[in-house]
Order: sequence, then C-alpha cells, then structure tokens
Amino acid sequence: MSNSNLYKGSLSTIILKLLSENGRMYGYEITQKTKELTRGKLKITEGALYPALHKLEAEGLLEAEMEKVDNRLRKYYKLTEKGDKETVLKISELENFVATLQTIFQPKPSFS
Amino acid sequence: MSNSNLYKGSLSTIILKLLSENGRMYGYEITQKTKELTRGKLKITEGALYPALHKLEAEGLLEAEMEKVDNRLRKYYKLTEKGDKETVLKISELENFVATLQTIFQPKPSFS
DNA sequence: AACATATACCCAAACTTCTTAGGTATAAGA
DNA sequence: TCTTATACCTAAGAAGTTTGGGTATATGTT
Repeated sequence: MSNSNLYKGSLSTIILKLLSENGRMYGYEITQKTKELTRGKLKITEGALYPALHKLEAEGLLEAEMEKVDNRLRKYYKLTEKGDKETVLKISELENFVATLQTIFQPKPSFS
Repeated sequence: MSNSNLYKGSLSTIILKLLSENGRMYGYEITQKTKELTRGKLKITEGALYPALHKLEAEGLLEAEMEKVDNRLRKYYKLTEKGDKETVLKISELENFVATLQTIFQPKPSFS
C-alpha cells in the first residue's frame, strides 16, 4: 500500500475485519473498499493482497467461491468459524498494539 | 519485541522518539526504557535493536560515542540535525498511520 | 479501429525488517 | 560456583512486503 512501511503485519487483520463487516467480498473489492474507507491513504497492492488471501485460506480462516459476474470471474471470500474467532483475537491484538504505542508517543501527564 | 508482528517498521521511529526525549541513550538503555514505558508489553530484542541503530547511524540520523562506565563499555547515541528533522517526519507518519487504521477499525458513526 | 482505463485474477524476484540463536565480557548476588 | 543483570555484537532464516511483470474482459475515448 503506498509508501509507509508501518502497516506491515496489519494487512491480514484489515482483511479479516472487512470480511467480518461485509460478510462476503472479492479481492478487488477489498482494495477498493480500503481505499474508500481511508480516503485514499491506504492502497493495498495486489502483490500483497492475493498472497495474504491465499495464506488466510490455507490457514482455514477463509473459504473461497468463484462466481461469474458480467462475464468476469470473481473469487468471493468469507470467514469460516475459525476465521470468526481469529478475527476477534487479531482485532484486539491490533488495538492493544496501538494502545502500547500511545504509551511511547503520547505518554500521559505524570502530575509530577 | 515479544510476539505481535504488528510493530514491524515502527522500531526506528521508537528509537528516534526516545532519543529526542532523552537526548542521549545507549542501546541497552533503550530496551529497558521501552519495557518500562510499555509496562513490559514491548520488549525490543537485541537482534533487532543493534542492526537498527547501526542503520540509523549509517543514514546519518544518529551519531555514536563510546564511554566506559563502571568498567563496562557503553555506546551512547544521539540525534544529528538530520535525525532531528527525520524524527518529526517519522512520528507524524506513525500518527497518520494510526489515524488511518482508526478509519477502518473504529469508523465514525454516519448519522444515517 | 485503436488505445487507455477499469475491473479481476495471478506470480516471482528482490527487499526490508524482524526472530532466533548464537558469541564475548564484566559485575553482582545467591 | 552459578545465575542474573549489564552491555555490546553477528548471521541464518522467516515473514511480509514492493516492484514489476502476466492474462483477460468491459467500457469509454480518440
């Protein structure tokens, strides 16, 4: 996704989150939805997205289904039960991580 | 740093931030300070820290100075002028990234 | 008709950043 | 004597990207 090498490791969590909200999405749709939500700030590259989707599928967190729409093939993904549980975990890990970063970058006043 | 592969890419920004606040630190001190600030949640491994410090020094963002304290050698680092400027940039990139993540994980109510 | 752009999937080489697992050495405490 | 803390370091491998390709259909533009 565009510059910023900061998001490393957060891609799979983003994918899981989007699928948990939208139920069923295909790859290209995920890139567009992310661009839309972040107002263009996060652009998922296809070179990162597809391997990530395949890995999540291999881990049993996603299941895929091909569908032809307007004579073009789409591969729809949805969360498995295992994926549902993992999504909860990963989102909470990401939120914890952000909270931890705050302790370094926005330390609370110490009233000293 | 302990589990969580989320922080990938944020290590150098953490180092720069700590140096900008403390003026002068040595490697081991950075690991301890980080552990303290994050209450043990982020543990910088030495295998990640030292190469990162060397890279920042090679890029001209840090300068180092050896000092013997209690018969043990410490390598103190501080920001160069270039490092000062880069720190401002990197911190703002990290804050922007976190804000962008919020648009995905904590979307604002749409009043629809 | 030709061309560019959007949609839609994919792969592989190279790169960055980290983990893991070592190594050396001094000081202090059990 | 042994472990833990302090203090530096390196190298192989893993993981997750970027970059730069490839294929194909549909649509809008010149």
